[in-house]
Amino acid sequence: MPRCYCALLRKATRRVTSVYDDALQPIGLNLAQFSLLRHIARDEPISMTELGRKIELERSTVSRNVKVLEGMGLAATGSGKDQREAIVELTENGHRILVDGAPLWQAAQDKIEARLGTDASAQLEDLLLAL
Amino acid sequence: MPRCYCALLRKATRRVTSVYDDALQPIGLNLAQFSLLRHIARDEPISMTELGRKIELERSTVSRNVKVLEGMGLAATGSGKDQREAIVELTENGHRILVDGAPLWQAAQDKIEARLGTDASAQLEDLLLAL
DNA sequence: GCATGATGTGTGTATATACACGCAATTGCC
DNA sequence: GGCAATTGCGTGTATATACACACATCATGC
Repeated sequence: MPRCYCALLRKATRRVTSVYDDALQPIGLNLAQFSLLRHIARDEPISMTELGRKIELERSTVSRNVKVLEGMGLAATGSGKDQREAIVELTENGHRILVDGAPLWQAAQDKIEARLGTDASAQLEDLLLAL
Repeated sequence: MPRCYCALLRKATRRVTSVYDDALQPIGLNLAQFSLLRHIARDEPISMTELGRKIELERSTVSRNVKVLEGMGLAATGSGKDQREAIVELTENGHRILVDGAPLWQAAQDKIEARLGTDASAQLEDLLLAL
């Protein structure tokens, strides 16, 4: 029986996520939260739907994850001209924690790259983007 | 800013998981459940801790996921000689659904392999195992 | 035999994720 | 202008996942 790509991916994701989560512990965020924060920063202010489209996450998932950041005081939500839209942007603390977290994230990134080697890391990136 | 390996992995995992989940829909299981069922089948009867060790999942996560399978009538739990251990094995229906699901799983597997090509698929497998 | 430390479990809590529903606002068509 | 279809959202529900705790059982040293 050949290996299941999906099971392999899921296991690798668990492992790698824990490396990043550990690295980000000093700022009290996990990788998913840090990543979401970065995406918001890149396009703020942005609506939930648009954010979900960019990061390929279910809209309701985005809403809930944003709510966690909001509870931490890192993001703030409101509504735009279109009263249906819920838009989110970062607070000052949100921006600051991105700066503080950058070197922590980089350390995790380096750790993974060291684990695979430079060439293999680039290969992995290509393959994941092709999926 | 280089790409985050972890975010890439997580996104790819979401995408791929949904391919397998869709494929397995006829048997009413998702990939995580199907995969867990297969692992149990390979080593049954097996304790939660041992199962978690093999698939690199938190023990308590294994317990809860097994409970779902148990609720579906696909697995049964009990305790071994060591009264602390909770052991699990498949029911008849559990074994049957593995057979029914095999071609569905294979179809998803083929779809992913087609998406990447044979060589890249093998590469991906190697890289994921190296993580 | 018994106290102690080690081991195995389940539960509580929190986040990540998806899907189905129902509600509110906007847009389009006459 | 008004009604229907579209769009955007939050909530309910369910699973996957991890970590911290508390409890039960086993193994060991004496």
